[in-house]
Amino acid sequence: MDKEIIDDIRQFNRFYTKVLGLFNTQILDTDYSLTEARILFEISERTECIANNLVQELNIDRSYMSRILRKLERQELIEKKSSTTDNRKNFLFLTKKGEELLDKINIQSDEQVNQLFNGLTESEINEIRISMLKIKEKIDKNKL
Amino acid sequence: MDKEIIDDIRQFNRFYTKVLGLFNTQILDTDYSLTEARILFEISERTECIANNLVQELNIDRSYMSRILRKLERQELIEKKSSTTDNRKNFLFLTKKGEELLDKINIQSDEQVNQLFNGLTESEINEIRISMLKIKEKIDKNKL
DNA sequence: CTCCTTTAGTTGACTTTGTCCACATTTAAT
DNA sequence: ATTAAATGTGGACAAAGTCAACTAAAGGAG
Repeated sequence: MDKEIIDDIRQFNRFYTKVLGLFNTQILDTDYSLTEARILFEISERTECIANNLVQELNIDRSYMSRILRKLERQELIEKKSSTTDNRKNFLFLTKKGEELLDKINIQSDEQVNQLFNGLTESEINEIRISMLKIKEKIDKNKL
Repeated sequence: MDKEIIDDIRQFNRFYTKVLGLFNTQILDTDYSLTEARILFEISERTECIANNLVQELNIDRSYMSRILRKLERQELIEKKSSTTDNRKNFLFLTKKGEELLDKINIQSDEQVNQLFNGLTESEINEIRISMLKIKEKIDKNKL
């Protein structure tokens, strides 16, 4: 693989680290961390979500996840319901309050994306989108 | 801006967070954090690099940066030389040892990129590269 | 020059985040 | 039946990051 291409890719990685960093610092406006937001999001997206799914998807230590979930439970953002078929598992659900918070975070996240791209034309935005889909498709196909 | 496009972009952001996360956990193989690696990298790329440049580029708190740099200095990876024209500034340089470490990290990082893309054809890799350049170009043009 | 502001960096005290290891349970596998 | 693997918890700790107060130098504006 060509050195020049590797450099371009690494440059993109540095660049996109910064972009994501900007998004993440703004999430803190809600008193919740990006990780907590991601967890709420994943729980809402999945059916029969268990802690271990989140551990794998988000690459977080099991014990740490356990504590985060306990915190979210104490804050009444999520509920645990133990599986009837496997007593090791707790299925995770958003409470009403959790859903409301996630809605708020989603609106804010959409707004962030809007702001990053405002100033670009429809067609430029679409070029970016196509490029993102392309990158994801190729890497997904290959790994992960 | 279309809801569907925003969702695609946010999906890419989640996806690429994971990709970057994979890279970053592997950096830890060298006993140095990603942040430390980035700092060495930036110092090597810049002429007359000062702490504040790094604070801005990497979005790190001034006090924290001060401590990181002191640590790198104690480990003899960098040196500070105070500016002759402005006594507030310390120019940062890699020591021989710092350069050697950065070389090692660069080799390892190149290898990581290689591994992520191995299995894809030349032309697929180039499509990814083109897509990355496109994204960076458009966002750079617009912001940052 | 003097007063005020800005820039650069440091220090102390602190919180948040993340890691490691041992452990208890429950299920799956041989 | 015994062993191994999966799920989750808790303690103890280390790393990462934050906040406010501070020093010191430089850059003005009058």
